[in-house]
Amino acid sequence: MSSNIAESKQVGNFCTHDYRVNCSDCRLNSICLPIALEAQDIERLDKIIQRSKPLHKGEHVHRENEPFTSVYAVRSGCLKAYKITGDGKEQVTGFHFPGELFGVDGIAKNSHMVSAKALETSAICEIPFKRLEELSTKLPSLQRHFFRLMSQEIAEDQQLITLLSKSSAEQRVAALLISISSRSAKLKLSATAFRLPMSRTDIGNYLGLTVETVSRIFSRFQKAEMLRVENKEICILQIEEMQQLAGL
Amino acid sequence: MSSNIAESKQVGNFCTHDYRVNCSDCRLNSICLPIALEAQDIERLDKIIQRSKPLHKGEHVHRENEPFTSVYAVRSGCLKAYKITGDGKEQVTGFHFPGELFGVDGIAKNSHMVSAKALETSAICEIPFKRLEELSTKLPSLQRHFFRLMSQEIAEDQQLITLLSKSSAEQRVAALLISISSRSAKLKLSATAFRLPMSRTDIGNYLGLTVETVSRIFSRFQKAEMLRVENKEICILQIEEMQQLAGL
DNA sequence: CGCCTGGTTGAGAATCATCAACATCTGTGG
DNA sequence: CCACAGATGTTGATGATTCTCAACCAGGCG
Repeated sequence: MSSNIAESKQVGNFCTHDYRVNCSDCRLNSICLPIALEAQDIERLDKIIQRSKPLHKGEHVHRENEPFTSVYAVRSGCLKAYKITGDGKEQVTGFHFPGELFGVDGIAKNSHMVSAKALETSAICEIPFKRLEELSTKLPSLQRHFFRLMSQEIAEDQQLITLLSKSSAEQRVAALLISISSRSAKLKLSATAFRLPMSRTDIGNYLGLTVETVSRIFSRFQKAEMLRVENKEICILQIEEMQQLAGL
Repeated sequence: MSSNIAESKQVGNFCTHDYRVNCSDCRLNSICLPIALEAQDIERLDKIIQRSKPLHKGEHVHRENEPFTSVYAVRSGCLKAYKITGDGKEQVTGFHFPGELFGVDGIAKNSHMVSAKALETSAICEIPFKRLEELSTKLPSLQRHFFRLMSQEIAEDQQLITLLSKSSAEQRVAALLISISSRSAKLKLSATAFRLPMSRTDIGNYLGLTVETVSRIFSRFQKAEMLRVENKEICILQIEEMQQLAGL
């Protein structure tokens, strides 16, 4: 049992689940919504944000088809977004890590297109959309940043589309690992050692693969000495090769 | 040779390519950006929109990595969005029909993530983003509508993700046909008879399939009497079955 | 007319899914 | 603290779908 795996921090546990911290003090404010806001404007944003007790694993922030009222930011933990397809199967559409915004898919139809569920104990900031809209008309830099965040989600989705459309199973798994690695790095955590908060089933579902294939590919990577896998603990041993495989 | 195919109108040729028509007079104004704006506000929007001569087949509106300055609306014709992947292959990320907005992917990084190219002669409205942003702070309903449009693009991308992740080749092709059918209907054209403006290669690329597979599936649908294919002219003979196959 | 691009069809190969058995991990209650 | 049950993950054998390679056909344009 390698200690550098056992001791690796979780991406999701970057900061405490304390829900009373406000935006100004939040360690995530440089990568979250307040980015590009002046101190006084952060306070105005802070005033409309609602925080509540951390969610337990399995609890929902919102469900598919529920009326849309707010967008959300992850303070700690990890969530998965998913929807139920016409034939009753689950489709995982994304994972949300600390500092990331989610729920914006609901704006178009005023109801959520996906459900969002905590994969582990998670703290969430809720931002009532009406008030965010109002504030956006007053703070152009907030409007601009919000446009940016939505545009970024579009760009990421298109990245995933390319992945699903063109890549082999190995490339897909590599791409997910690299994605989580870079999000871990963005949180000032290790880019090579982290914990996967989601199940193999969720990974396979997200990547359009079966659990078995995901498992086999983890084994293959391990045999190739590119990866060290210990249940949910991951250590990327050859990050350049992994990035290459993921397609830069 | 069925005449109802030969006579079917093109989705892309809904309105003329005349580029002097302004928003108030545009036949698309009820489905395009001006939706939800008052007459006087439409004029303000109209003033910032730039129109130019129609693009010929193969010409670009913008290219990947070019600086982002504007978003665009399709007035007539059809475009494809695509990017070049790390290993030099093309990935088609979407098709744009009249009344649809595109180019919003560029907001996040201030440069376009994809190229947009005319698949046939197309007329485009260019909307300088800076001025759209300014106007949005003054017209809350425009801001809201623009949020909606971006959110809608996210929802559509996630639809495609599900398609690529879960569906068989037949289901994918059916889903694309149904998507084009409903866009055709939205333009007050036939939901069952239309022309495909894109090549089989583009279809395959978009759906994550090879040209050969797409071709075989068209043949299979034709043998099953669900479809009538005559080069690019399409007639959906059993639309309910096709919708079912596409996953509602 | 003939070239060239784009589309169709066929045969064989490869990747990934399916089915099945087994291993391990988690958490719950005794 | 242990034991057990259900969930989760791994591995192997087999098979289906889709890709690849290749030949051929049709249509558009010089």
